[in-house]
Amino acid sequence: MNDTKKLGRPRTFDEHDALMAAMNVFWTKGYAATSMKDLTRAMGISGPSLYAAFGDKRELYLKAIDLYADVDACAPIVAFETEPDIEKAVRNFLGAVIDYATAHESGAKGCFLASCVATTVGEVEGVDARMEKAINDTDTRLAARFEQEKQAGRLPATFPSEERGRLLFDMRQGYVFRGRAGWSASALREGLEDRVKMVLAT
Amino acid sequence: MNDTKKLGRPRTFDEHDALMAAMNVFWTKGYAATSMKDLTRAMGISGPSLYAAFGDKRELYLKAIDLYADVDACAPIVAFETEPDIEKAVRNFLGAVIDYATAHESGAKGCFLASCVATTVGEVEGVDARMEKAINDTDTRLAARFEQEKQAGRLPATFPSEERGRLLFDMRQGYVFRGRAGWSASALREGLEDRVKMVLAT
DNA sequence: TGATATTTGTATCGTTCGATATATATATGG
DNA sequence: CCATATATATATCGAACGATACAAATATCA
Repeated sequence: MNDTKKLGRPRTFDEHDALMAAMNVFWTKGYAATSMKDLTRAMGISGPSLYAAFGDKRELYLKAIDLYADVDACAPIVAFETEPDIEKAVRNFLGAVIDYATAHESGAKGCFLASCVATTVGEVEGVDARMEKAINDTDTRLAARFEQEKQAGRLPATFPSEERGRLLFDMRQGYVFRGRAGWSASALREGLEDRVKMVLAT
Repeated sequence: MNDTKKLGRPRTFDEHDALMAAMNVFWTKGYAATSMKDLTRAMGISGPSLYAAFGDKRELYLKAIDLYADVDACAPIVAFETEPDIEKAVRNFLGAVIDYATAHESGAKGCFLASCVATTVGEVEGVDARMEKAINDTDTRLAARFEQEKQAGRLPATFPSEERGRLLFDMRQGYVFRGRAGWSASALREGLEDRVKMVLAT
């Protein structure tokens, strides 16, 4: 049992980088409008290499969704979970959403899930389950943080954690939609403080 | 100058109905994934008739967006504007959003703008301007109603009409996203009262 | 009734699509 | 060095794509 070396000719591309490139193309153009030629060019590999490494177009798409859920969509939640002060945590979450909705390194605007994947729900097999999981996981993690604050006595016992978690998520959807539509980060930040207070209002 | 009769062979289809059918297909499948064959079948007309009446695929799409903005997307706003009591108005707005996001007569889920058109921003010429207009018009009308309430003294002079108008819109985006993802109307209505109070909190 | 204008139905155009067959290149393991 | 395994590059497949040419059909208007 060897550990690293593999038989045969070695890959000339990095699987993770290629998948990120594919995700960016899907995000920018949408699933159906993205051609295999778009993908091979952006990923820097040939058609047969793509099929051998990732399967067909649909399987590549699903892998891109999984990658996005693990990396991009997760970042604001992590920002929310790691900041000890709950008010700052809410502010950081919304701020992180605004930042990546308007200035993603790939140049794509908004949110991959909201601006591309949502269009393929009910149309591309495997998307529905991933979409449901992404929403439920986010709702759960946001609500869990509020529950922690309640247990610690920093939020009243009557605080509706689930509702406010979903509210945070829905504010997120508003921001990424406006980001896709071309709104700037500074325009989105107007009224942010009002929203922070609102999410925590009792 | 005659008024109604036109020269030549008469149309055998209703332009409005055909456009509605086209919009439903775009909404369900997305712009790029919708083929001309899908459209001609749903609209009940032949290819040449489609091109003669609506132009090419892109022009038909833009006309469908305009129709949606005038009819579907507008309904919750009208519900908001016509109810005299502001609290009921907010409730009616969100309720109307939930209803059409989960039970549109066409069978399509969510919102045409959010689940299809957003994907084509920056990709299909003419979409960007329509998207910007749809958001701005909605924000403006929602804020205007709050301003009316302020002038009438039923909301405090410090009430942030613009922010709360945008908040209503973003709640809408959350609902239509979840609707697209398969959430039921009853599930979406949970926490609705909390949100009504929140939008009007002072 | 004939001239004109518009729509309809059929048949088909050239292009691009997603996907693959084939042969060549490059690694490991005996 | 040879056998095996995997990746690469080229060339191309049949199908579906958006769009249109053409002729027949059906209305108005002189």
